[in-house]
Amino acid sequence: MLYERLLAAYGPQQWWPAKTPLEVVVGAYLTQNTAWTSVERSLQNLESSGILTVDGLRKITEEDLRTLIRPSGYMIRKAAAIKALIAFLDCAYGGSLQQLAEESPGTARERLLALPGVGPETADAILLYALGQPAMVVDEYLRRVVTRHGLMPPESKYSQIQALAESAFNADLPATRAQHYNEFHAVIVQVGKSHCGRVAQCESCPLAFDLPVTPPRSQSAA
DNA sequence: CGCCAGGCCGTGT
DNA sequence: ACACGGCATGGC
Repeated sequence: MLYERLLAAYGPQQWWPAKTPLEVVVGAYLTQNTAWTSVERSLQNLESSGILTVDGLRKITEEDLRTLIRPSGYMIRKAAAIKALIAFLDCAYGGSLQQLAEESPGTARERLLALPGVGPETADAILLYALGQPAMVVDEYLRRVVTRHGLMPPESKYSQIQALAESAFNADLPATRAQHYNEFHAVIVQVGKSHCGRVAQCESCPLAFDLPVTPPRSQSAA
């Protein structure tokens, strides 16, 4: 299957470029419809100002937060959303992402989705990459891979594509699923970014994503 | 200069 | 329920 080939070809990425779970979460907010290079700038601003902590984000004014995240766009919405998250953590989890991670995956997802600025992809990215829970992340890249190969109709919804992607890992032990979801999404993003340089240009490329750039080896455990 | 980026939300049908 | 436009900024 395509999934196994991609995983075998690109290998483990041990992905999401961040040092701390909180940095993952902030990056997940900032990267919404935004180029990652722009997100890096905002994260750098936050780090330089010592704001990349729960306490830092708690104490900074929303206005100042907007200025720091300006490079990644939507600064008014995103600053408000990040502030709302911190307030939520303070209110329900003692300001600790770790305590949120102790909730069952379903409960944590439901709580995250109730927050402003958190939709299904952001929620699943937080669950998977910050909280270590097995949530399949469906982004624009995966949607295009799936629909372009005719695996699902173009009008498929998030949950449909997510179910299909998860089904590729049904044979996994539950304890290993988070790790495989992690690598799978990482690979999808790598392919999406590297193939044809820009994703949009792949629309006219029938072979887009058909073949791994690196020759596939033997089937992986996934 | 115009299009795009690892979405989400409010509004109108 | 679902399509559709707006949101902000920087890169190419």
